[in-house]
Amino acid sequence: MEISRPRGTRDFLSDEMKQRKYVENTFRRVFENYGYGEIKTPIFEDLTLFTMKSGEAIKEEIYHFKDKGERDLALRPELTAPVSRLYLNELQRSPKPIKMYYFGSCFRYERPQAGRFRQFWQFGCELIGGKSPEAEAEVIAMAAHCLNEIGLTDYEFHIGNLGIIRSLLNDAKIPADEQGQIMGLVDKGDVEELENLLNNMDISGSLKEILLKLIEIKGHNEVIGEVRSIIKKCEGAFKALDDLEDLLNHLETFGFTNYIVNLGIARGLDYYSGMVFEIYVHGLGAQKQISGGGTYNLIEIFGGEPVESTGFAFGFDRVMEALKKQNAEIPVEGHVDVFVAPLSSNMRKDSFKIVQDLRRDGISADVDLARKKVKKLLSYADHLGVKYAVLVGARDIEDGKVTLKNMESGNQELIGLDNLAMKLHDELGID
RNA sequence: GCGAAUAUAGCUCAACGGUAGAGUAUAAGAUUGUGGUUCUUAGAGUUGCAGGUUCAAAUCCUGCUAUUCGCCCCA
Repeated sequence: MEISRPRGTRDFLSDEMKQRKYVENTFRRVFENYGYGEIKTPIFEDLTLFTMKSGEAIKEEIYHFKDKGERDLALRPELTAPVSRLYLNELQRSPKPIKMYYFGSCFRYERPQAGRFRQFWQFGCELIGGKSPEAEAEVIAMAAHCLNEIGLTDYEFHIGNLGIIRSLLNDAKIPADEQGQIMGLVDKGDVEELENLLNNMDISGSLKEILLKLIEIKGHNEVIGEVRSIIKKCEGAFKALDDLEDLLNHLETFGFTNYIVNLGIARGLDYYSGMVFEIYVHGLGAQKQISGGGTYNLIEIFGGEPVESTGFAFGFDRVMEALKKQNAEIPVEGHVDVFVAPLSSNMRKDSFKIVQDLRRDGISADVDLARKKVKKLLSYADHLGVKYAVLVGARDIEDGKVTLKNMESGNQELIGLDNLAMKLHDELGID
């Protein structure tokens, strides 16, 4: 019986892994250039970690199980909660701000479709204890920097601030559960349903009007003035708007201005407190969001002292999809640079010695292991995409020489074994 | 969790009720130690799985599984 992959999972072959590695390494470089240090947390955690954050209902879409010690555990569905736990366990007394980044797979029991899998990868970061518009600006600039570095250009970067609408609702003494319903529809962008909902609630006509106007607003920093004129004497909302304006001004300084202010971003989750952002790439179907994040106060939920944090994550698989959609050039190198080919069967042992010498000299090299004929060997070397073939023949080896063949030009020369490694170092540009 | 489409060789697809084929990839060969082109040959499929209708099923029907597209949710 043939055993197949579990639903919603994927196998990655080496060509695809090369592309993923390239993007992964690029992101790593950028994050580290911004002063972030990599952390790793367990693949599974106490189930409570996630239910505390997202409510009991989250169990529906989590892989969770009891271990042999009757502990309730869960495969992590995201990484913000584990990182917050790590902070509480290890880093509460460290100097702030703390900059951490992570890359790892997460698991959700959901129905798979394009861009949505049961095992997927997130690349993200948390900046803990540095709440300020400039901290937020730096995080946003870094996210954009990452996309820039991998050559992804066709995206929309939406920035909002939950404080504005939340303050308005709080001032009007709207109960928490009703606020949740409202924010849910705001996030969905379902204006019609939202209007229905507001009509059924005990909400003044003017507030209703303000809300409906606010969520429609999209644009660059010029919309700040527009928003200010709409909000009527709500101190909290003005404060949040000032923060947003401050953030946008800082973004200019950090060199990123390709954003869209969008107050319709709600990000569903309650713990987001201020700035929120989402990045979309069109043409990816329903799963067009490649990244999301914002400023939150999650640590308090887990019982720590209040610390404002800002974080975001890239949906790594969706970033890869977006790159493919955009036909972005992903630099991919061949497996090896050199192939060592014995020209007759009694030259095999010499070939093995030669290939090992090359490898010890730091040259990536492969050798015939399938006892193929010379023609097939060169054909195979061609398939590997090597730059050079070393042809080991009995006549040459007597003089301590081999033939070095440039696979691209077809030129070949006789070269002493003593000089082979040095010559290849020069030709391949290896230090 | 709900609705819809699809499932044939490693890959891309054909056959549309009457013996499963092509392209491509793979392997071997075209006389001694030379590739990317060409030619010859070969292997490769219980047609996703399990039932049903029929003299006869890849083809029609049902269920299951998987993938894809929406809804939902998110990354």
